[in-house]
Amino acid sequence: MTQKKPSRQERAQDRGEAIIAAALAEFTAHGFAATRVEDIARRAGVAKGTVFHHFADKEGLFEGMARAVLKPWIDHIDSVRLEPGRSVRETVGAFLRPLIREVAGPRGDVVRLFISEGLRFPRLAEFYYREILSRVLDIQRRLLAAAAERGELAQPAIAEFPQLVGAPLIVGVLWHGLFQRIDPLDLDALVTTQLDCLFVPSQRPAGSPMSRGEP
Amino acid sequence: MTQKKPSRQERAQDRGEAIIAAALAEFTAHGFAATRVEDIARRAGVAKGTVFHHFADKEGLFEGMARAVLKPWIDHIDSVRLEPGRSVRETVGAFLRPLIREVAGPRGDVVRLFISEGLRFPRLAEFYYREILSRVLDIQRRLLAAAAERGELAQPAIAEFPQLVGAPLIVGVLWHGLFQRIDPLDLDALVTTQLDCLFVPSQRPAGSPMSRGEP
Amino acid sequence: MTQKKPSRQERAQDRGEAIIAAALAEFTAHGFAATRVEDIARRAGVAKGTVFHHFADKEGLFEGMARAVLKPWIDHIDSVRLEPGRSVRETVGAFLRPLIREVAGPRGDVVRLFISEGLRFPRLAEFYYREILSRVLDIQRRLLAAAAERGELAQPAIAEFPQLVGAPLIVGVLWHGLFQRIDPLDLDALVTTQLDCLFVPSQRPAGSPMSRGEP
Amino acid sequence: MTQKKPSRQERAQDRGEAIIAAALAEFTAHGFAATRVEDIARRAGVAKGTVFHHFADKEGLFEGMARAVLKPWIDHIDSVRLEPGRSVRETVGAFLRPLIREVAGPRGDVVRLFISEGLRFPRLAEFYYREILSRVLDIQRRLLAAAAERGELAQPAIAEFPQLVGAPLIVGVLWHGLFQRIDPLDLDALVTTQLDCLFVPSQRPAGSPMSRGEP
DNA sequence: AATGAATGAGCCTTCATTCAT
DNA sequence: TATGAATGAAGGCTCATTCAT
Repeated sequence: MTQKKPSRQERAQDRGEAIIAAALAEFTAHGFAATRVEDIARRAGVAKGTVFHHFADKEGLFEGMARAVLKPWIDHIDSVRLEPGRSVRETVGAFLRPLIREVAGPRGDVVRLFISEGLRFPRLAEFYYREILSRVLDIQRRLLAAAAERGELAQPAIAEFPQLVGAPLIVGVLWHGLFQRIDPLDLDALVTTQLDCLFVPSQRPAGSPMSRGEP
Repeated sequence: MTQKKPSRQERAQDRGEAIIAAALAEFTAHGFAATRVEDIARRAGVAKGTVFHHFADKEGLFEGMARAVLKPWIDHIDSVRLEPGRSVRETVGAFLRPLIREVAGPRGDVVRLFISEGLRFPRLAEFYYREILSRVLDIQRRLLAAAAERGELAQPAIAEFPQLVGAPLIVGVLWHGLFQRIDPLDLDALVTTQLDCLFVPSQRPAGSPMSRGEP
Repeated sequence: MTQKKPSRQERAQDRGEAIIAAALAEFTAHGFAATRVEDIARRAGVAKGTVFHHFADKEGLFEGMARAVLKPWIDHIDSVRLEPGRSVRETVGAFLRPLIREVAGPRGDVVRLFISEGLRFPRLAEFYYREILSRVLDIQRRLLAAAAERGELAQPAIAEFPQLVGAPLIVGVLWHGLFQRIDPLDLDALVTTQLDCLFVPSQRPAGSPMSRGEP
Repeated sequence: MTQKKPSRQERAQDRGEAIIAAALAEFTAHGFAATRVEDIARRAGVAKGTVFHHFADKEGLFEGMARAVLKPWIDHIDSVRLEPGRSVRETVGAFLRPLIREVAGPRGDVVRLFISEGLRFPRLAEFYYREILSRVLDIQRRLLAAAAERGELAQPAIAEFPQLVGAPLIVGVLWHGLFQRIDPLDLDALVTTQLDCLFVPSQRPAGSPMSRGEP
């Protein structure tokens, strides 16, 4: 098996990725202010100066890291489709379930990091809204509109507040970060319960395939 | 009218309060890490050293401030009662409404501060849970149990998740801090919609004796 | 002999002066860019942080030092008077002589420092012009006007160029800094020769005491 | 028309010249300390490492640049001749006039740079003295000796101080760099006035062609 | 010879905390 | 108790120089 020797450029890109990975770990562990660039460098196995070779400054590094982390999430978001024969409830559930799993694990730290630093740095909040939230809300709004049309909504007003769909996820992520050790919370059940409140079984004409997806 | 000359102890207490007020303002404005003790001292009208006479260190000052801020909230929480002739839905609404108003204003900053710093300092989170959250959850749990008994719950499982009652409030507070400028959100309507989903009009037969549930 | 114990404020002022003295020494020795604040602190016998307690930053320290150094010069300048019975030539000579002596010694370093940093920092040049040069030029202009009136000027145009009076001093200071080791220059004689070229013995009515001041 | 492909050596020389030109621009703009090698490289259109292939280090680059810049000046200096039928005054004037023009323009920056950095780096001052100043002074001395012989000198002592000839030029260059914006100075008139003070119309026997000062 | 990524010593500046008055 | 000058460890960032490609 031939392993091509990596070119200088490739090595540079690898370093950049190593720095981002290290930054992710350090920033989530200590927050922006308390994270030392030197620790990031050490963890990435590079010299301090190398970090500034790849990113203009500490803030730029944070942004670069955020961008890299958010990338796969955007892909996930864009993959949502309301497929025929599937209730809105099922579709939303299918969208949320992987997020729940991610967010209950180490990725929860990232979300909490974005929340807590976003509160301090408006630019980050704007970036987060533009790249992630606006997309999610658009999709949820469309799904809720479809649900309203099909009579799946428990309350008509829900269609105005797509935030209610994600609310238990957000609360759950915060809870995990703040109180999980003291008073554990079943994130999955929390979300499911919320969905049970928002949606009612669709009143389709008999003969249509009833979705059995969600328990 | 004679103004009693304040005793040494009284003056000391006044200073303590001034420091706490200043700390509240500065911490909410900049967060724990970015707040300088000197700025707090200046705002309080005392010397930097004086701050350290009243509090062991910066963290102790933060805790002292948190304690003082949370005090009136505890009183509000302890005042909740399920009064006869009042639905659970109404009671919960009456509890949440003043919070919504507070939280949409400058007090929202404090909540966001506590969330943001609680994620970083477990002791603060524990303190917050012990003093505030556990009480709120207890009360909500009791109310939800009563609601379940009366058939006011849209889903039985809701009784297990009192967090769902506060969820829109939390989400709303974060939204105000992060995205309100970009995409305003009606906090009041958000909460109301959530309550509409959690509760259904009680199905008691007319004239039936109203439950006395809460002591 | 009772030596009053210095108050805290007095000690602080002493430190400020020590820092300025140290800054003068270090800046003249290495220039602004190559001088380390830490070295200034060490030389002044204070901690590094103390320097920033007295001055906002390195540049502010430089300015403070410049201000302190220039103070006595201003006093010297303001003391110039064209006394009766004294030729302009003598008056100018009396003004320049102490400067020559200062400038040939360690004070020359300061002048060279101001020239070389002034070229880089316009604000310093402006400060220098406002505080020192404009005063000197005013006085020289007035003296040259008097000289013109008395027929002491070798050329009428000289009255337009008070800079010519100081020119040999400036050139001499630079020469001392640049080439004195290689090719020594007699600063005193240089200035005297220039004055001999600018002024002619005054054509006062016979009988008036002719000043022979300058050799 | 065929463009000969430049040999490796020629390309190397071109690069060296480009680097020197870039170094001149950057050094005069920011001074030695504040100039970044990277900026020089970028301006020269080469990589940072290339600069260090052509010059040992930053200081070597400065010296190389100085050498290149001074070359044409040396030629100008060596061209001075006291031609028959021309007064010393005229000859000196003819020598200074192009310098005045150069020095009032962008070349003034170079002179100021050499002064400013020469004060900091003795080797540069020595180099400057050896290559330029000693030649100029030799020539001036010879001219002044001739002037003395012809009775053109206003004062005999002037012959000892050739520095007085260039003094107004130096002062003027500094003035342009330091105060020209605040208080403009006519460099040409300044030099002319000084020459008027140093020289008197030659006392040649009648019939000899009288020089009429400046053409 | 040219490149430019990587290095790491160095420096300015901040700020919580101490302590003599 | 109050003061605020002093401290000094810590950390972000710069940039001349090196060296593998």
